[in-house]
Amino acid sequence: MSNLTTKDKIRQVALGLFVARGADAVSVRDIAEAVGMTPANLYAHYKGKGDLVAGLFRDGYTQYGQALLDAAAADAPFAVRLEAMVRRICRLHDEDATLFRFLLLTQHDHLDRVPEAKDGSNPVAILSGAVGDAVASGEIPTADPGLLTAALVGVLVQSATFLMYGRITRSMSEMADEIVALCLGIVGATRRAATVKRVGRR
Amino acid sequence: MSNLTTKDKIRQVALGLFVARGADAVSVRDIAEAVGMTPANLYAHYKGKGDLVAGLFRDGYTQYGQALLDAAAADAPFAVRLEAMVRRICRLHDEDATLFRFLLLTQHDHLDRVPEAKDGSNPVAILSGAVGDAVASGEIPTADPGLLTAALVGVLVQSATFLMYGRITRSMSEMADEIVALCLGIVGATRRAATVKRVGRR
DNA sequence: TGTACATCAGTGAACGCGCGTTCACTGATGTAC
DNA sequence: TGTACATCAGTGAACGCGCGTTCACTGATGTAC
Repeated sequence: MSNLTTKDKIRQVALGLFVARGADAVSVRDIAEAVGMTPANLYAHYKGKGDLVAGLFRDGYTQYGQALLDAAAADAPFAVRLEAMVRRICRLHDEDATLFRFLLLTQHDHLDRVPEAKDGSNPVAILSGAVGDAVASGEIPTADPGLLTAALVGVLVQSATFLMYGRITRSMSEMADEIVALCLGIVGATRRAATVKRVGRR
Repeated sequence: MSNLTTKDKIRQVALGLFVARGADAVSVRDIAEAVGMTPANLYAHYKGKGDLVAGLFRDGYTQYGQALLDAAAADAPFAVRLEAMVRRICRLHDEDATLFRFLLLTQHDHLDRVPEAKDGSNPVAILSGAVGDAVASGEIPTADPGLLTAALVGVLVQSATFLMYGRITRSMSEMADEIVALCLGIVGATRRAATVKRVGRR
């Protein structure tokens, strides 16, 4: 016996189809058939396909944003906060890889049109904020915090992408130690570069 | 006077539309209108919309693959080969940012279905090969070459993505020095991690 | 217990629309004699 | 120079199709008296 509501079942089934075939290539009829109902009945639960997709993205994105806020809340050195965030993302990924992949695959259809809650629940903005804090406090002397943030996001996102395509076989959690080390290597590289620059200027 | 063939003009206009609105959201009528011709006439130049999109992706991907092959050809230390590849990609990006973005946005629609020429002209596979060489020669002691490759690709791709969304404002070429430094920091981190592991095991 | 009514997930058929694509045709340009 | 023909980019109208969505209806379940 399942204690999922019909609405949740639709969400779950739709998410799987969207990841497997791309949201645009999945029709309302496809979703209904996979759930085991009539297309018309989907509209008793969702306003339409657009609402379903947008809701999945918004909720997933918010979930990651909240998780990062929790993980990074501590008033600790940047390296500690970063490690907590990285490990949290690895865990979240493994708990629901389909959701992560959905966010990955459809991000570009939604990032343009996320006016509200842009920072409050945007995981990238939250990581960016943590980097900004570290720069402001002098902990990290970086010329370009945006680039550093991009590099950190890139390591995480691309690891998950490689996993998705089978170029990597271990789970994100199994690789967490190494991913943390890579991220710290990145932070160290910007620190070294900044030092070289300052010395060079004398 | 333009010396572009009609076919090239279609390619160029279509590429711009695909990046601006997403390939699925651009119709054959949209492309024809933007080019200044009739939808029907597009079929005198391309077999169909699918062919146009697939051709743009294939050619772009091959171009990047070839460029990486050129850049990494030298029988040099890994750090030198890596730097050459990174700089080459930064330059290519800036020469035609629209093409890069198209490859970025549509990769997931095509990567599943690229059976032929999978390695010959696949930029990721080529970088992966260079990493593999360095590991094989003992230059880099890494437990997981795939993860290292992912991290390097991630830094490049995510930098371009941030630039695309305005989170970064300098061009890839302007950031090339720093991006190279970040990549070398990643390589160094895997080396350090491997060393720690080896020492720890004693 | 039996009857009347409300609720609500789910159905079946149909809708208009925009899509990719086809095809007979046009009209300008170049070439042969 | 004039005529006949080939070439070919481009046109205009139409096609079938699958899409998202609507709507009147059904049938099972719960509730009140």
